[in-house]
Parts: sequence; structure tokens; C-alpha cells
Amino acid sequence: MSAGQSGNEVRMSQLFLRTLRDDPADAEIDSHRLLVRAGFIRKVASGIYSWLPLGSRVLRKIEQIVREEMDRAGAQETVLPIVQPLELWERSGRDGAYGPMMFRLQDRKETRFCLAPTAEEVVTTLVAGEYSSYRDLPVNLYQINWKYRDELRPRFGLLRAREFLMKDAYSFDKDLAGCQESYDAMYRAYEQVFTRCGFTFRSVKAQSGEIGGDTSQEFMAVAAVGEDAFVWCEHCDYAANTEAATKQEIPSNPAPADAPAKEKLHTPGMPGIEGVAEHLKTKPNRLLKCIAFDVDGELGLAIVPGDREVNELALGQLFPEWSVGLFTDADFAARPDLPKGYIGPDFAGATHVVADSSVRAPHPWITGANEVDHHVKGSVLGRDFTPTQWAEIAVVEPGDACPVCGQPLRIDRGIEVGHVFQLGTKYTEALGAHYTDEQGEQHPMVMGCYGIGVSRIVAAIVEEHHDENGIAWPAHLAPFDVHVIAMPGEESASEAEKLSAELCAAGLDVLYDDREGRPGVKFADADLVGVPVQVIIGSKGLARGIVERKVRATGERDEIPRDRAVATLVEGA
RNA sequence: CGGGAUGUGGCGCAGCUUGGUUAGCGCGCAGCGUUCGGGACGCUGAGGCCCCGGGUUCGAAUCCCGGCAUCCCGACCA
Repeated sequence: MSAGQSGNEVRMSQLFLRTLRDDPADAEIDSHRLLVRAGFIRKVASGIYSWLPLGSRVLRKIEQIVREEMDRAGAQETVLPIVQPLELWERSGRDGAYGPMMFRLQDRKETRFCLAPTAEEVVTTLVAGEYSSYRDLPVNLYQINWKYRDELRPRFGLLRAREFLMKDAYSFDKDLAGCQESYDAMYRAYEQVFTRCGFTFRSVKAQSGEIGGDTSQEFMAVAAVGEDAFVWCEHCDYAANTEAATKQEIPSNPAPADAPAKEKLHTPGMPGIEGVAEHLKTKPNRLLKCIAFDVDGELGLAIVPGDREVNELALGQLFPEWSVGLFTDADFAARPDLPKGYIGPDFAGATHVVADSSVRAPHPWITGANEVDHHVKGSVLGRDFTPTQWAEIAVVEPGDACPVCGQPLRIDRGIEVGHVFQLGTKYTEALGAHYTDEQGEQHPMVMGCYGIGVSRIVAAIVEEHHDENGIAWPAHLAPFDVHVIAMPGEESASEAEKLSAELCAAGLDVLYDDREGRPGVKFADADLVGVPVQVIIGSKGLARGIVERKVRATGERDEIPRDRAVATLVEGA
């Protein structure tokens, strides 16, 4: 609604809407199911949807929030083409990198194009053609436009679609410091956008993918159906994706002085943690897992408790100068002395033995005996084996201590709704976006790029705001402000029509159910569609001078005097 | 890319194993009537290249071959 203007009234008898009583057969997750059932979207092809009037209204509301925050942050709205010459992608070198993700097409002259998966190339070329002086910078351009990616596996309705609405912004600065400022401004704008969109989110450090570049943060909507797991702390700001996450180091524990000597055990045909644990009637966390890896031709062992996994990324970061890789079957074949599945932390041929601090648990370990079909029990840290290096190389588990504040970490899944990158000069150099500085010298502009999955947000919101009866939209994103439901009878109908018009004149967007039909159907549809406030007008209430109000999200009902209905509802909206 | 499954009026499904002539059910849709505060009921009716192409057969939704489409799972942890 906008102050001082009259709202919009849509009558359900006229609305292009057919709600479904059954769940669509191809929808697995709640947001997909409900958006289809409630008549917001319809599938056209895998990962491609039509947006029906209800869906279109929600999409535009989110778009508007994004637009307002981008404008406030100083970005300027543009519209860039969806059909892009492939030549641009060849120039940036991303033709190959994006490869099969792109929808490709040709014109009648056989010039090759693609459908925009993103727009770095187009926007960089645009800026390169217009701006050439340090006086021009910084500049930040954005658009809200459809994007196309031929995903390996489109799924979950709007969550991984092949056609999706994205806000993409691109900043151009003189230097890294300027880029950092532009980046920070976008980061703050994103927090505003997602806060206004009313879902739970966290920003997490991320690896940049195909786009390339240095610093990047992802914004994740917390949701069980999310495709990415991430680690976060409820007590402080710490959040990271599972690959980048780390935990607080566990301090060293003195080894038990009186521990019995280690003992070799026959464990035939048990190269797996689970099998050994079962055989010895113990838990996997009493075993040590010794993962062989290669550091530039030398053998390394990564040591973690048996119930944990090695974080390959963290391991690699310990040897920044070298290439690090976990052993493959081929590597094992080349090292017949390494008894795969029976390696112990004291294996003689290892140059590096890196242990996670969780190996400092105050009990002896069961480990491989460096001999096929044998393990060892009672192996004591410091007595029977000594790592060459300690590092947090285990994948973080829920309950591990937060590296910042020490409180237990949580792992949840998230839907990536936004991503901010500092790109550096990769595109500006490739595509010739240079500027002249005060001294007359040429430099490539320093670029940042910032995406928000607008259509994906619709799904993220439904994931968080629904119940068994349907969607419950947050007030500012709902397709309408109020849902007026007329009960049977002429008096109800004429009174509902009047109230609907009054609410509309007062600036509310009103969905008015003027259909002839049974109340039960109207109630069910109202709950399914999810407009935040329902106003029920029936002859019984009217006889007492009241109308009924139901808050969709909570189910709370109250009665409002008819003559104060408009004021009360406007105030509530 | 590998594996699994599914394609039958607008939607959800049955029928297919064991081919047989009018292809069925529920929802929705249209008409009439009774109903009318949480997805009513009765009667009547419209609507189907049974995904596509080929084959077998007197005869194919059903069997065979080949496509296409859709959905799910997986994509190195000893």
C-alpha cells in the first residue's frame, strides 16, 4: 500500500486463479507444492515457470524492496539485454568456463548468442565505452532481470530454476579501497533487503565459484530444504560454509600415564571404520582415521577421530606452496607399501602427520597397524604416535566450539539468496575497462558484483512462512493486504463489497472473495493463498454490528465494529 | 554423467503382469435441484492423438524396439 493513494481491488470471481486440492505430483518441497497449489506459479518446462497474477504481485513486491535498497545505496538501475553476443564471453574467457550452463542460440546470419546467465561481460563493456576518467568513478549499475542457466539438475521448483529473476549489480572503482567501500555498501544494503523480506538469514564466507575473484560472502536463508549446509553460531556473528568453517582448538591433554601398552588385533577384511568399531564393540569415535594425502610428491597423513571427516580445503591451506590432494585409488596402487584401510598414525613413510585437535581426546585410540587385516588398540598420543603438526583439519560437527566465542556451533541448511563478490580486475582487464588517473596513467577499474535471487526469495519465504493449510505471507510481501470474504447471503455480499471498496479507498490492496460458493471453500482458499489478514463478513455478525478478523499466520480471530472496520484494518496493515 | 522411477481429459490417480472392440475413478468444469460459518449432496453433461515414432498382431493404453519429456537419488572419506 502507498500512503494517500487508493489501493487495488481484485475480485476473486475475476482473478485468473485456480487453486488445486491435490498436491502436484512433481513437487517435493513445501514452497513448490504450495506455490503451485495456491495458484502462484505453473510449470512450463523443467525449471521454467509461468507466474500467475498472485505470484507476479509477490515477485514485484520483492523486486520493489530490492530496488529501493539498491537506489538508497547509490546504485543506478539499468536494463541490460538478455540476449548477449557469445563473442563477449569469448573475450572474457568465460565461454568455456560457463560452457554447458549457457543456453545458446544463433540469429539468421548464424551469429552466435547466449541467454544471459549473468551480465559481467555486458556491463563491463558498457562502462568501458562510456567512462574513462578517475572523475567518473565510482559507479554502480544494477538491473532486475531474467537470467538463464541450463542447470545440470533443475529442482525444487523455484529454488533451482533454469529461468530465474535476479538482481545483479556491478560496481567499478579506481582502486581496491574504493571497491571495498562499494562492497561494504552493498553488503549493508543486502542486510536491509533480507531483513525487510522477513526470513531468517546469515551471511557466510564463501568460495567464489565460476565468477572468479577474491572476497565473497553468501547470504543464506536458513531452511531445511536448502541445498547448502553451513555452520553458524547462535551467540555471535560467526558463520561459514561447511568447507570454510573451523572450530576452536582443543587444548592438549596429558596422556594417561598408566595406560596399558598397545596391542595388535586381527581384523580381517575390515578396512572401514564402521566395520572395525562393530567388530570391537566400540564407537567409531574411539578409532583414529588416517587419511593419506599427497603433498607435492611426499606422503602426508591426516589424522582425525573415526567419526569425523577431513576437510580437504583446510588441509590444502596448510601447504599453500604445494598442491595437496587426498590419495585416489591410483595413488594407492602406486604405493603398495601403504595398507589402505589399515594405516596407523605412526606409519614410518609419512613426511607430514597432521592431526586435528580433536585427537587430543583423553583416551587411547584404536588405529590401523600399518599391516593389512590388523589394527592396534590402546595407542596413546605422545607415547605411540606423535603428529608433526596440529591443525583444525576436521570438518566441523554440530556442537563443536565456535572459533570466535567458544559456544556450540550449529549446522543448518540454507538457501543461497544473495552473494557479494570483490572481483578485482579480471573482467575490466579482459574487456578493456580502463580509466586515466590524475597523473594521466591508465589503470583497469576495480570491480565488484552483487547478486540477489529475487524469484528464489519467493520460495525461501514460503519455506519459512507456511503451515499445513497453506502460505502465510509476511505483511509487506503478500499479494494483497486484506482478504475480504463474503459469507452467503445478499446482505453479506453488499456489505462486503462496500467494505472492500472503503478499504481500497483507504489505500489497502484488497482481495475480495465475491464468489458465490460455500464458506468452507472460501476459507480454505484464503488460508492457502495466505493474505495476512482475512475479514469475514456474515449476516450474523452484521446483525451485531461487527465483522470478524482473522490473522492468517497466528490464526487469531477478533471482532471489529463494522463502523470502525476501515480505521482498524488500515492501522493493522 | 551414472542409477531409479514415471508419462492415461485442466489436476491427482487406476487399468498394463494375462492384448479384445463403449478407457475408468476422485477433484475441477457446465446445467438443474436441494444446500450454505471450515474444501456439501443428488441427477445430467462436456472434455481423452492413453508422450512421440516404428514394429508384432485379425486387434495395442496394454507386448517389442527407438526416441522425447518429467521427477528422485548419486557423483572419492579408507
